[in-house]
Amino acid sequence: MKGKATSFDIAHLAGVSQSTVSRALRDSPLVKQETIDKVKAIAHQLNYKVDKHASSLRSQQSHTLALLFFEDPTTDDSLINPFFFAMLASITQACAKQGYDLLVSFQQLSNDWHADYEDSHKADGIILLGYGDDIESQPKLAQLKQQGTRFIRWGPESDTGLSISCDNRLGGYQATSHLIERGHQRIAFVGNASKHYPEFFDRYQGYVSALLEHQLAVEPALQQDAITTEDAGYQSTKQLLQGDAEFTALFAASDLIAIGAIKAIKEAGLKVPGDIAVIGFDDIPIASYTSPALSTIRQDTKLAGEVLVTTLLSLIKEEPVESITIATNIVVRSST
Amino acid sequence: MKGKATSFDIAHLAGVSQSTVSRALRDSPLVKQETIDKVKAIAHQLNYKVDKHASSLRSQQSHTLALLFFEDPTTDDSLINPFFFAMLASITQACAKQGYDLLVSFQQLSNDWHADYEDSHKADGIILLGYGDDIESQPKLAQLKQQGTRFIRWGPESDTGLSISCDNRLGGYQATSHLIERGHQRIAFVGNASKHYPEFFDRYQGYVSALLEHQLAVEPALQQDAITTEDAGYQSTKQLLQGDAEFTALFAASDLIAIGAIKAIKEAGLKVPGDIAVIGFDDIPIASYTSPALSTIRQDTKLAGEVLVTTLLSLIKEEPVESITIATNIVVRSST
DNA sequence: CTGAAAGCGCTTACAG
DNA sequence: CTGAAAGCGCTTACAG
Repeated sequence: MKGKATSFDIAHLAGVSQSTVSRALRDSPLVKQETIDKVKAIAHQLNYKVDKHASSLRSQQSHTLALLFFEDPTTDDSLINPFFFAMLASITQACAKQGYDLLVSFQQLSNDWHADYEDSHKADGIILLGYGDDIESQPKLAQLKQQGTRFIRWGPESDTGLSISCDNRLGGYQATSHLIERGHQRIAFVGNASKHYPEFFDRYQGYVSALLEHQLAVEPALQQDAITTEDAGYQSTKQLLQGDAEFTALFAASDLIAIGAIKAIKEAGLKVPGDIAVIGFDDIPIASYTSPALSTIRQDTKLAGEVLVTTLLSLIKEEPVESITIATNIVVRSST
Repeated sequence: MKGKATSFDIAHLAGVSQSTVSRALRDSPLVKQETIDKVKAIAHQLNYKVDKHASSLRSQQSHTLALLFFEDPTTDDSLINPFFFAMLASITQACAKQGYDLLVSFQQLSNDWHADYEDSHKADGIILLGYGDDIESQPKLAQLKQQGTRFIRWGPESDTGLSISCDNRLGGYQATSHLIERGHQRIAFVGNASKHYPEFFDRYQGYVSALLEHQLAVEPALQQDAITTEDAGYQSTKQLLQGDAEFTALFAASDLIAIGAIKAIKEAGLKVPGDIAVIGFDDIPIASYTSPALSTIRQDTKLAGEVLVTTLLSLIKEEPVESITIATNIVVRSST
């Protein structure tokens, strides 16, 4: 036998038809157990594997999922938010568990970033991951949906399509409540708080609700926009520090922002948490190594990856599905 | 037009045969430029994409590469060395640049971890990434090679197959020389120094050569085994600290080990770098956030990913290829 | 420069 | 329970 074995080779050796081999390999109830056993034994012996391209072409489904990262084109493309690596690992594992392959792309959203995938039948569905301007990506999502692509997004629920998200509002509430419990009354919020960045906006909402619950005023001067980079956190905090509004604690909308904030605070000759307590969001690996170690809100990436994959699979099978929100937990370390 | 457009739809609209469409789409010199333009215009208009499964099945090549992580089964599977994420990002980008897709798998090496890939025609070649016991993985690699699978490995050159690696020996030499220049004479090495972990062993060789070059003795008591985890670094350093051999500097075979080492040193009531200077290897993102910020040896992951992909592609095209070694650079921060 | 035809290796009605 | 046959959507000799 030269080259890869085919189902015909097995059929020949097993003394059955190729159709029967195909059925036996997939445990069809139509085939006698005895035949199944015989076929499988020979297949194993020949180190035979079903040719995915042939079966995908014929059955019109590929048993692979695509993972697309979309980020603001402005961010340095060599720097991916570490948070997404945790998601990637968990998504990969969840795919493997379901017998699906995972195609990964970090490409930034080009004009037909979507087209390259499902359209070309490479994947049965798409998982979308990324922090980016939500308002800008909506039209693309709408287009995806309109052309019948199965996809699921990590992020807050929106009009377009299915999404899985952590409970950002709860997280924001937990972070802020923790700060209030520590005796802080003037708490700054660093991160975009607009519909452009709904995840941050939800975290901000949680911040506001915790403040109000404790009869504390929400001061616009204590909120400063920042996208999720260390540098943005650094710049924004510097501005906050130079402003008139005083504060003894700072809630950063992401760990990366928090790290930049701590840098700015230290540069101003202040101590964390002595002068200003800082809490982040995400619990990226770096968080436990910063000095001081960063208190933060943990998102359950392990669960998130699983839910993302299983829900997308349900969508593909046309089972009923719904957007899901996953609870967050606070991780208290030394920065608060 | 319902469903996805096929090359026949285009042929019909363009008034040419389907064969011509297929050729035109791939810029065949056999086709008149005018025809090419017309065909492409219609294809674009229909949002047509070549069906990858059909073309792969026919041409017997998939234009996708597979990335396999193999790690010691003993390590916690949720924790992947951050260093590999940088590699992953760069490999993904390099693949995209070459027009190849990337299939990712974190699965641990099962009995037929290899078979699932190339055998099933899903990928044209495999990139192997991971720290694991080298002696144990050799037989599997040999099997891969024997069955004609195209693959490339990140790691020191070995008998089995092609590999790309950073110059571990040079890195070890740079790290140790740096410590010596800082006035240290008694330098510990934490990391496995055996053929089981050839990357570490090479770093150790570099350490030895720097020592010898400066007429310093190589003391076995100053070397302590550790695999590449924070915990291993912590435990090994603790043992070293409790031993009789004194040292004022420590070269950790990886950043993760270095972080564990710093923890152990601090716990012993000693200062870094005051009492013991520490240098790591890898330059993972965390390295610049530890306290003190970690001096380390940087591996050029950007270049590594590109070389890995382009060399594998050359191998697939049966062009002449050879294993390549990439130079390392020292990054001096506050821990030395 | 273009077209008609074969065939990649499967899955799945259809017929028995 | 099994087999003969069609066909998924391409690429590529072969013929002109």
